[in-house]
Amino acid sequence: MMIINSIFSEFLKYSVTPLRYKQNLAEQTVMEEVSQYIPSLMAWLSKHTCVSDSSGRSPAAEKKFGLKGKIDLTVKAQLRKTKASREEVKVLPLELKTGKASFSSEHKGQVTLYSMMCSDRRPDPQEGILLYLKHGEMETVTVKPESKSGLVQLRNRLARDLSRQVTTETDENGRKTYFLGSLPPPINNERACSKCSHLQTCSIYQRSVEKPELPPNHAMSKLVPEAMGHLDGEDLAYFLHWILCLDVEGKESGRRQLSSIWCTSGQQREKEGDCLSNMVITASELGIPESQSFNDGKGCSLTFSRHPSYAGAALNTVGLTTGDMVVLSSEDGHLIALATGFVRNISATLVEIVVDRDYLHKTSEYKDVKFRLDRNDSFSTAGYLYTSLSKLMDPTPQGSWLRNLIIKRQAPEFELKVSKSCLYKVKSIFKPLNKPQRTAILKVLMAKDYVLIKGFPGTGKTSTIVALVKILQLLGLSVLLTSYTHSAVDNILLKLKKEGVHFLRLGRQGRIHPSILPHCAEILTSSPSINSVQALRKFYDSYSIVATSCLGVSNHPVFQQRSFDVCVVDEASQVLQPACLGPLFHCRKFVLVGDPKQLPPVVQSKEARSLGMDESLFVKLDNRGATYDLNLQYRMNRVIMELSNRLVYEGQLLCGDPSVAEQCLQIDTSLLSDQPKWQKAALSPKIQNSVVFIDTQKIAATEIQDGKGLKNKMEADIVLILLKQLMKAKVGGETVGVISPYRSQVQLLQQMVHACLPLAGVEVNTVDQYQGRDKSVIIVSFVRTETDNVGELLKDLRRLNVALTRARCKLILIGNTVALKVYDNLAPLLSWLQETQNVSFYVFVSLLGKFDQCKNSGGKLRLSD
DNA sequence: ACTCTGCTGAGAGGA
Repeated sequence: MMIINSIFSEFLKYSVTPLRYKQNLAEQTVMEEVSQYIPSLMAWLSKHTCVSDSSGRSPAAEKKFGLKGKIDLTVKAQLRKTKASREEVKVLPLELKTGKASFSSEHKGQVTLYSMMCSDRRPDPQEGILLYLKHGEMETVTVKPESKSGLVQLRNRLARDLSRQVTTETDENGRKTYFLGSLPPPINNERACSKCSHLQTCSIYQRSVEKPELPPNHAMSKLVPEAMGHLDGEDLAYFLHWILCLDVEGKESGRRQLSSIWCTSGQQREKEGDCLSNMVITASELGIPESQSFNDGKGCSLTFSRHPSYAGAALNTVGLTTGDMVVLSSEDGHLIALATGFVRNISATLVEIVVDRDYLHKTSEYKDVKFRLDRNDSFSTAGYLYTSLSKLMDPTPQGSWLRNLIIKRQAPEFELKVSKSCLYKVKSIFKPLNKPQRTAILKVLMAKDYVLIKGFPGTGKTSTIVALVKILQLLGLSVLLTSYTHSAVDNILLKLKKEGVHFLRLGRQGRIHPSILPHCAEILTSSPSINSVQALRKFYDSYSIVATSCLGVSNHPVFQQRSFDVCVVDEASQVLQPACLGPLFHCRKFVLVGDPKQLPPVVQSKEARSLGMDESLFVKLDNRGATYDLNLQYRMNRVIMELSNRLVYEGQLLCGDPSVAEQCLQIDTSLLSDQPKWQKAALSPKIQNSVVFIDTQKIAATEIQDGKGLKNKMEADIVLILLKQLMKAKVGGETVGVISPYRSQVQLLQQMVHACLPLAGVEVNTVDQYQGRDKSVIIVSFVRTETDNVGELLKDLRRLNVALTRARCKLILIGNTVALKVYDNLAPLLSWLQETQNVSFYVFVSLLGKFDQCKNSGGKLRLSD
């Protein structure tokens, strides 16, 4: 059965309903196409096989030659070379082809590679079988040593060329300039190249980077100008700029490769937090729903524990967490990349992963095998980003519309007014909105191209999007709702759900909020009533609102078939420009929502940042007459708001409501007896004391390098004293947040809070994680005390802005003013706080001389006045 | 000089 199943799964690639939908195939065509292969297949089976269930296991990757691929089928074959020679039995790779028998060198080469892969786990078969199912032709491909070395050499050459994509030149001042590297000269084959899907990109690259010297009459001399005739110099410059950014980021951030699995031991990789070593399988289970997005089978999960002989760290402290992608291999290096999957559950002693291969369910074969689970980061979104850039260059109306708006920065157009009947329809949704929110929505209705909605902190971005989506739906317009993160998408959807709006959510189930799962496409389409292309199309078309992540747009079949009236991108100022393009290919106008004064897209390498890679599409399109500010905020009281108005918003931020402006910390100070003065000041409920800075410059609160991170124990102690006081004075723990720019400090604080105030509900997190959220009370621990070796992190005004705009009533800042003055952004803030301390809200608390007292009390911190 | 979310992929064929 295994053999037959494997063979039929080959056909399944064509018969899976979503795929047919994606390729817009009629049901019958597919069935006819599939059924024509069945007779020759059955004939072949009866002639050559006695059906027995061999394991059917085929390697996914190979160690000796560094190959990776999936073999259709391995068969145990009895071979009789000549009449004289004895029968030989060996396991061979079998490659199925549904087309006409060509026995082309490509096909033979593929079998050669598979045979090489087999040789890593079994005796080298040195041959393989090609089976063409159209007429049932079969041929044994004999693998010659020279074709092996030929293929490996070819691969190595290509790998070398691709690894030199970026070249650098360093000038006398040590400044680096990056250049795109060139590839080997193009082949001269008009027939192949004219139909190649990469012709356009290849042409741009040849024209702008490689500039090969071609002989006269070379196919490319004609094809290149044809392929890029619709592009001008500006288009090319944009394209090349972003390709360079992506290349530099890839090079400098040092992407981890799969090869590290066979170059580094499991225990070594575990130290780096990227691997669980010495694992054994303890259980397996079939029928795992989460596997659906990548598995045609029933979905298999495997549970591992440590091998009894190995006393490693608790599994959930190593660094792998739920949802991480992993590769499964054996410790001895015999089974490389046996399967890939993701972590479903992880505890101190057990880890459960969902794998892409159902046959691993039969775990008896592996009972003596020690496994390792490596984080699978080798895959990156880069491929998708390159594709989006190339799509932007396409000679399509959509491509040229987007190029005009984005690259040429053509002014977006608007209708002059919104019709009366339209206004009447949306009246009730408009009612609870404030003026800037209404203006922004009206502009979206009038826009022909795009609108940017700049949502300052606490100004009701989500409510505005919710209202906008409802209005668009009411007007009969379809909406593609996206954001960079799944959590931001679900944030909006949770509100829409509450209002009874009908929508469809696409994306991996593991990433989707539990209460949104019932709206998830995979779950809804699994209903037995959706069993044909028509039913599936009807299902997808019945939703006017479709929501997913920006990158989730890339591969879903819906987007090959559908276009939307309006696309909304939330968090748009945090989305990499090429990633933001994805959803825009599928809409007639778009709305970007964000705030460029808050955090920019994550770019790992400083080099790529210096090229401008962190410029979001939001920033690129800002100031083109289509930006509308939401400036009425409902979060911070006037004192806290004033701080970020000084720092970044230049007075534009206004309180949306007088009660917001005057809100103060609700604290029962009568419960706090003989408090030192600095604590009294820090926790004062008076509005003029809403922002407090606790300066640690006079006490020994020094930053500590902790592996890759930074932490500051003394600052953490001060945070904890304040938290305890707050809890004592009946301030709800869930209304209090602690923020630090540094992960290590966050971890330290989390441990301490967990130990001392386990049930209080105080949330400790990084600045980055707190974006988009707020708490009544926020305590910020700045950590840094050194004045040299200043870090990148605090240099970013946007990160500081986020830290300062999370608090509603009380913002307590803890840091060393001498060290923090080194930062250009912080210096004016600090001096302003110091200057105005008498007139407004800066409370300067000196802890001079208190450190000795701490030491005397046996290491226990006891800060008194 | 430390901040972090995305994405399964490999191969299906047609001259």
